[in-house]
Amino acid sequence: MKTTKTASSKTDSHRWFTEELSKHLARKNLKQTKQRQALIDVFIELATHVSAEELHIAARAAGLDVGLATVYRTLNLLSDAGLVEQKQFSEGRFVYEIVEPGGHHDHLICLDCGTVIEFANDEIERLQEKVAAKHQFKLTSHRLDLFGHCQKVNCDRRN
Amino acid sequence: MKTTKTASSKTDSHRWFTEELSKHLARKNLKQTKQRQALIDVFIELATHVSAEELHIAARAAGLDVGLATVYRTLNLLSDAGLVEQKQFSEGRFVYEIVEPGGHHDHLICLDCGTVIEFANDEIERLQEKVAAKHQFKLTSHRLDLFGHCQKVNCDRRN
DNA sequence: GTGAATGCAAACATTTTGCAGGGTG
DNA sequence: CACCCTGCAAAATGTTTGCATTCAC
Repeated sequence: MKTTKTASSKTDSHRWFTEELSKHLARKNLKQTKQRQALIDVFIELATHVSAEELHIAARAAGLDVGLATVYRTLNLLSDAGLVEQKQFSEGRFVYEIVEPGGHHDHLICLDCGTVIEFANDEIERLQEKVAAKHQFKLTSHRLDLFGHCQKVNCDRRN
Repeated sequence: MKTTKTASSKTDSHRWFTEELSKHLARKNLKQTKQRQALIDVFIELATHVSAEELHIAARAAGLDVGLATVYRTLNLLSDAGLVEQKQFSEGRFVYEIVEPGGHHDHLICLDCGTVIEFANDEIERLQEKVAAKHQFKLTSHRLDLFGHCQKVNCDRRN
């Protein structure tokens, strides 16, 4: 019975996240519900790139009785609030990722075992701006995913 | 009535594409059919990023009686053959793009009017390799999409 | 108490698949 | 003439929506 998700063990970023959400809800006259709070707790504990279904399963495993529709609605809410980002690494389904206060990063994805490594590279970002400028674009965001094969000994070459 | 799609007006790249496909079909013991050939002709004439449904509509407009399932099957075939690439610019549907003999390129996408500009930047590619190497990855491919706003006078800020 | 949130099931959109008939090599 | 390809409709997948009920403020 996971008991770590309730109160005292909240990290700073967990607390920050919860506060940001509260602000957003207040701003939009939306309501703080048990499901929303709990889903976020579970999400933050998973602490990775999570699909709606995975979050649903994890939530139910944690004893929360929540429907898949609510998971989607909550993820969309968090997306609107700018607290999570919708990504797509493999075809046909989205994964969601918590937006950390500080920074943006890109992804390095192993095609064999599915491992996702996050990285940031200022030099690449600078070059992107240069490209955009050359075409008279004002950049708002970008997506850079590198696909390849990791060299981990336990990388499973199936999947 | 589009009459340009039939014979003499084939470009070099059109011809190259058709030949590559023939090779692939022969290699795999697959068959050359009217639909496949015609779909490719239509695809190449569109000459842009095309969704399965758009290609289907264009094909029917060109007088070809083809089912949507065949369009998908053909696009997947071309994908396997390495002649087209499946991309995803907006959520929920794929677009397909012809792979030109020479080169890879990335995309600059206007969020207002949907314009897609292709670009290539060796320096960025080199940095990507460097990032991958640092994490002991062997890179096979990547995806770089820059999103922003173009400054065209006729860019429609709706959509 | 009013309006928003939930759970369920039905609706949706896109892509895939099973099957019987037709065409290619 | 074997086997691939096609068209159609049904299935599969992932996400959204309508509705009656429940719950937060």
